[in-house]
Amino acid sequence: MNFKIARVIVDVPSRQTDRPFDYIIPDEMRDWIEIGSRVGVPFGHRTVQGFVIDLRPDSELNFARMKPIQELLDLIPPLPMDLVKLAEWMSHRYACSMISALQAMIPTALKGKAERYIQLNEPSESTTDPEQTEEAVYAAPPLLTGEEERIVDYIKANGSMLMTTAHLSAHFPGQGETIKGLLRTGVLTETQMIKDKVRKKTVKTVTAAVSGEQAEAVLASFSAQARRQKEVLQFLLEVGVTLSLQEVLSTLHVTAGTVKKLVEKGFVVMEDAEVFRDPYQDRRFKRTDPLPRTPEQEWVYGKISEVLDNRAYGAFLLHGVTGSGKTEVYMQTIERCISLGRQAIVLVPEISLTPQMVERFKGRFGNKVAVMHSRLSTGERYDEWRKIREGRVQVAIGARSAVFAPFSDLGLIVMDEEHETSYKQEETPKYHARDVAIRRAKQHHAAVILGSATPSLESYHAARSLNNEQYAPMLLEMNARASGSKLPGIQIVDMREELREGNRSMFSRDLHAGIAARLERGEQSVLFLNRRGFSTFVMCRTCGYVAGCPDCDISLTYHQKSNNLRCHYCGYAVPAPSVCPECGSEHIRYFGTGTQRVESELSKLFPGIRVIRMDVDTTTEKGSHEKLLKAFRDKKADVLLGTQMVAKGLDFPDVTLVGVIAADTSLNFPDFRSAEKTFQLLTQVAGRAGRHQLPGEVVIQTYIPDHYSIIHASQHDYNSFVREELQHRKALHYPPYSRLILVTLSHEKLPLLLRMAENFTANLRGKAQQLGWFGNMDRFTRDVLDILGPVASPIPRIKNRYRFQCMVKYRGSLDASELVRSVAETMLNDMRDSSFQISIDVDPQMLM
DNA sequence: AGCACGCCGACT
DNA sequence: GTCGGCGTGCTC
Repeated sequence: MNFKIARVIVDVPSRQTDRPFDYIIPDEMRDWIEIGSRVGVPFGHRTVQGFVIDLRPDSELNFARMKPIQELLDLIPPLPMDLVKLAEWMSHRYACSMISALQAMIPTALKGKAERYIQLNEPSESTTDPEQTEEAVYAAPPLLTGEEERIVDYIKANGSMLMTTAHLSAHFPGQGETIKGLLRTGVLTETQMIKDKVRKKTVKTVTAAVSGEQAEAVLASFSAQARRQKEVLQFLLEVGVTLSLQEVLSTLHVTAGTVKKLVEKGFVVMEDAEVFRDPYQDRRFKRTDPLPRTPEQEWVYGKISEVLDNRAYGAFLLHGVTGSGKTEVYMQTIERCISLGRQAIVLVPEISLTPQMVERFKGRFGNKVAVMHSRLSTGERYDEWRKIREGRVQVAIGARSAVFAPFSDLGLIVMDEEHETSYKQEETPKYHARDVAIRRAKQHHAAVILGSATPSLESYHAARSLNNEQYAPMLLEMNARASGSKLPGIQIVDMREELREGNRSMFSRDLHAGIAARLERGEQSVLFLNRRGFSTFVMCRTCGYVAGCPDCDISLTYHQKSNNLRCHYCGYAVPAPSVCPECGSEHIRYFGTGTQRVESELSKLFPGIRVIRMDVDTTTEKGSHEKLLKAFRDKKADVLLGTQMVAKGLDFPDVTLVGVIAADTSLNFPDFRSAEKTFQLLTQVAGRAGRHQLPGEVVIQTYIPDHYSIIHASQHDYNSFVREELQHRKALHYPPYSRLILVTLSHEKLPLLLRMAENFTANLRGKAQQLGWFGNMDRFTRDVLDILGPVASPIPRIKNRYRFQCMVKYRGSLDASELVRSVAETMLNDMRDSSFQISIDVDPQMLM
């Protein structure tokens, strides 16, 4: 290889460092450094981690100004070339830094930080260097003080180990200055090395190191006292293979000391073996075989197989009603993909990555699967990731970030529940896994399956649009339930009517009767409410005071168990007041309904009822999610009450009633997608009832019973909903008829922010005008862009920072990301104030 | 992000 | 006269 220079993206999260830096590749690394390698490089006065994104024969830079790469951190580059290219695309598309895009692709275990190590500066080394000889000879040997000598002696005594500067300072408290002095005079030197967050896990192994002929003689040589040692050696000889030390100890009930003696005598060899942390090692998965395909499945399978067999790019939108057997289609196409020698990624929303789901895939594909869970430890994640990188598995199943699984020959990406908002990352890099999946599939000439019972309007419109673009997905429909069971009947209850009839409870008479009937019959109910906590806000009836967060402009939510008020945005909490903090009145009341309030209301109405509440407050502990679901499955409770998380993918045979306490909560959101989200949520929740022999019933309570999203959901009519919703979107030029970029500007000082926001928007308009992009969306042009705002954000203040936003709406092939990015950058560069922030969200899912 | 360089106030 | 405050600018 003729590459002398590596271009490196350094792990320094700043606008100014978001560009490649050139480094000299030392000769001994020539054969090892590749695009995608992770390296430690000197940067300023320290060592930082970085990624090689390009290799060059030379650099425009002066050779003298360049520094060499200090260390190569992995033998196999953690990023294959295609992911580096993907990161470049992401940083442009989502207006994020290269390093944040790269970082999103590798497990956190590989986010190394520099560690400082200290050692003695050996004079003998410098004398071997002819240039230095003279100096070394004439330099006076440094005179050390007592304290200095103690430090040097300590390092000498522990010469065998690498000593960190931190360790040394801790061992000599208060001697920081002394150590610095020794470094200045050159008695000690300091080096920096990148240290990973976790290490590869190892176990001690033991093997007999005695040949067959020697065996008898050696065994006979043991004294009676060394009885145990003899036993161990005999055992190892009999087994004849390498065993883990742990295994030997527990089988023979001996201690490590016994084995160690044998090692010292040279009869046994002890080694460290690398092992994978396996989060599922104690689990046995029942092997499942492919089911015969229904006619619909057969057709769908055929279409996808065609693309797989051709090794071509192809996207599919698989629209299948709940229970139509989408998962079986996924698994069989994956099977086919693997048989072609390629690999597959399965993306699922985090929340539905339940043990049930994992079990199905492990059952079908066994140890060919790696599972990427947010609940795994850093080490476990790293090991699952390594299995993929090292080609030990062919299937990766995981949430959003699994789209970056480093397979070498990717053939298929499946995205289940493709409409789910959790596929959009809300933090930088604010990517959408669906778009990344399509991009990756194009790179690899792979197939993509987007599956859902309620596809996003973006995907559906793309699949149906007549000006069929090259990359648009093909629509595949599955309308029949594989089991043949019927979809549950859905009843809409008008809560205004209930009120008129004198029912002031949060349960309508129908829902009340429904729950009572289930209790009597020993069946189960699921109650859904899209709001955690006890109540939505706290208000004083005398003076109108509403308890709000001091740092965020949002009302606080009362939590009964802890008896405090909490901010759901920043976590701020105060004890619940019994009198109004403002006027001292005792008429302070709790309004609105949260899951906690429903729970306490249920126990009042149905004494002895067993309720499992599932929301972020009850599922923070590791494994609590699974525990609660298992308890419900084992019929330890009559009612499962919860937020979003009870809506997804759960399947309980004895659930015959699903109640939606307030369908309006999601409808009242200030978001153009609120109708779509409500429809999807209701359809999904409804899908939890009557999936097996027992017929299901669904009760939806609402104050807006004639809203089209509620009516169409109650009739299981996706097509009618989409038709109506698309009309609204078209009239207002919302996605899928346009694309959006949400720019949020924030600062502690409101007047300053206001000025900057006006300024920013004006600059944006100006530049768009210059480019000839700016115009009215009503105009009949393909390429057009409009800018709305600035306006105060829906939550005008978070963590004591005021927020203003402006919205860029555009269609056609304009590079709007680049426009916004460049205007933002110019403005930030021209400004001294670093506390001014501009956040750019391309294709926002939440307009908060 | 760090970390050094550089120019103005309260201390030996 | 010096120690040190953190503003500004650079890192291959």
